[in-house]
Amino acid sequence: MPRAGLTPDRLVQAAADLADAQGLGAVTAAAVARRFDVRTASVYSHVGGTPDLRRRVALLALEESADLLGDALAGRSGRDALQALGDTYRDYARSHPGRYAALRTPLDPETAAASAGPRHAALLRAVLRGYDLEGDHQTHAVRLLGSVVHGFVSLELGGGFDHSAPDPTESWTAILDAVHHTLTSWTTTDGAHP
Amino acid sequence: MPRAGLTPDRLVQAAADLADAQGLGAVTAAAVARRFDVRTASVYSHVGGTPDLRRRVALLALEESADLLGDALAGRSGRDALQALGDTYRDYARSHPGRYAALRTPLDPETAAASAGPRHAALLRAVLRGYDLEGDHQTHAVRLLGSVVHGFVSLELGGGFDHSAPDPTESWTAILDAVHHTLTSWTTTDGAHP
DNA sequence: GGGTATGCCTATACTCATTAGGCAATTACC
DNA sequence: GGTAATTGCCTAATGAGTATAGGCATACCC
Repeated sequence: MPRAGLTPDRLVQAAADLADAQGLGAVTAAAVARRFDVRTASVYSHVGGTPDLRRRVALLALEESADLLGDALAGRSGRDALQALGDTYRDYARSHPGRYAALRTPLDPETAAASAGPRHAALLRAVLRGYDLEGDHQTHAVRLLGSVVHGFVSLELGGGFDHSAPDPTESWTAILDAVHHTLTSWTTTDGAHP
Repeated sequence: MPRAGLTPDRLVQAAADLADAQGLGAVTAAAVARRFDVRTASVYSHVGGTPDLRRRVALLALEESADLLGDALAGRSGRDALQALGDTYRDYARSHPGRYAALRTPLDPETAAASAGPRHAALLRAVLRGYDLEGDHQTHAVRLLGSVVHGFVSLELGGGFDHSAPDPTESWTAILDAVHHTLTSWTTTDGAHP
């Protein structure tokens, strides 16, 4: 019997594909083993088990999406950068739902610090650099932007916008417009809107 | 041996508490059986099994939170109602993380229609009635509000705002201010912000 | 071509999910 | 209050997943 050629990378790749196809919950040592037509125990020679597999999918997704984000944001600023950021996350979620879900996997502090997570944060802040925000407003803005993007994408992915008109993309544009407007006028109105 | 006095309601209650304490993933037929010091098989006389248990926790959480929302919104409008809506979801998530997570459980159409889900939607729309939104803007606003609230709460719950100042509550207030401002000026600026 | 490292296997021991069927505690009825 | 019917929780049994230990053979290196 020829060898299957398992490696951690190939296993994680397969796990990520499985997550996209069947959900993150379907990522198990047993399921990945089946994909390679191999006994479950064999998987344990290369990765630590089911939780480790999911953790690795999360790290892969963080890297992949940070790369996409970096490309998308290169040379853009303002409303343009905002749209690129949002669309990148949204498109990633729609084409890779399992990977996107994996982005919310809790990681221990050292792993998180060594991951592409900080790159996401930095890119988010870079988009906001195009707006003139001072002090705490910058943090509020990061959190607003993160909330809107993650909230919309995750509700859309969960089917929350099905069965209602108009097309979610229309709302998406309108919402990004609104966020852009907020970011533009935030400093001037100084947080206290009448 | 005296009987344990299992009922679907008591099982679901225990499952919900377990979800809050250990996460939705810890809700299993076996774990709930342990809570009542009963064999796993006994649980199956009252509920359908693990997926059914989680589905029921979702329905319980929808009812509970819709009740809280209804109470909180009674007699309020505008910025005030907005704050009440957001705080109710946020407080519910923080005091009942497992139940909050269960809110995102996918339900089949009939179950969803018979659940308190539509009540949530109606209450959201009621809050927006205080703002003067026309046509599609109303739907965009529902989606914006849902995205911001769910996004913020879920990022905060996932620890996304740990290890960074200032206090999330400050950002929360600033964000609700921003949303209020957006909703107030949306119709007048008609979606096309310069 | 022989020696060695290592890859995937079998074997084993858990836990959980789920169904079938049995005994006993409760309830209902007379 | 005694008996019958019900229903609640049990034991038993099967199958899947997780995980570890140790064995045999394949692939690689000289």
